[in-house]
Amino acid sequence: MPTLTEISIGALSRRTGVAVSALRYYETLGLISSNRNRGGQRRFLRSDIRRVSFIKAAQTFGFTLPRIKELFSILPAQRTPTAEDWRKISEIFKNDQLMRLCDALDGCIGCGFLSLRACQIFNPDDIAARRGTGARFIAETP
Amino acid sequence: MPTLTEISIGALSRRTGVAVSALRYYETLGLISSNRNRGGQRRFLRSDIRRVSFIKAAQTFGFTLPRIKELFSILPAQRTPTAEDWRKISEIFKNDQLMRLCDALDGCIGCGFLSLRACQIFNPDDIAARRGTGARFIAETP
DNA sequence: TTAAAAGCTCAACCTAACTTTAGCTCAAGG
DNA sequence: CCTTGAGCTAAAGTTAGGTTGAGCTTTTAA
Repeated sequence: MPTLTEISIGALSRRTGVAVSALRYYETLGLISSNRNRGGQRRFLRSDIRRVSFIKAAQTFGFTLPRIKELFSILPAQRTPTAEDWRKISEIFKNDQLMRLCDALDGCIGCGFLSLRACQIFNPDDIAARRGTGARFIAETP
Repeated sequence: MPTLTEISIGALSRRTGVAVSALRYYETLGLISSNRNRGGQRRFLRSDIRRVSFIKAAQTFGFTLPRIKELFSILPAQRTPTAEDWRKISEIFKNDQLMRLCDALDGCIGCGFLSLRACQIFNPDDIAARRGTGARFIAETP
């Protein structure tokens, strides 16, 4: 029986909802990696479930796979990432997202399809006033 | 001298920052349309500048061209769209965006890269409490 | 022990959203 | 008039992010 921390590609697929073919593709891009058992089959770590989930989530926000790979480069190479590791990477992720939103809104000025009030999000003077007052998502940044 | 409201494809490209080839491609998809002058060259209306700007902006939020075409179908066919026309289409656009965000957050549960506090955005009970209290973007919806 | 399910590689194919190329025509300035 | 830049069409090429298929091996469960 193999170590409990190793899972097959099919198991990783079931746990993440990502197709086996896509997982193999991610491996060729270097987004995930595996060891091989004596029969040549891939064996992943359980921590790869979270890693793949992160990839999926980041994609729904429009990040490219190469960019996601860059984000991963700040994760520790040889040990399982901690909550703190994921927090750091999320911080970068949110900043990127904010930049993208900012660019989009720039493009919108004069186009009239979004209220310019949204730009108050980027008014630093407003930030102190909003501290701790309720739910925020993309607007929330240091 | 042609009517002042007609512009060439090159002018539309300069005014929007969208490549000439992309504009022709949009036309084949039915996202924009033009008349031809006696020499067979495209002549666009000035209102197409706003239309193309909308396409660009919507794309940065991850909308596909067919979906953008659908959004456009509620614009009037024969007259230049009014501010009210654009407001209606923006409303649909924002609702779509909210749905996408919601799906993304669903996918994130247990993945640990975004705080679950963000989900309060979708807690209807919270909405009254936040009315008129400051800047919101995606969180802002009826 | 044996059949089916799962895995393997490599190459080809797919869609969206464009760009590029080839071979011409049209329009504007000197 | 003539040149040069802008425009035209149709078809092929490009990139990202995969999927599919062929042909073969390994694992697993009865």
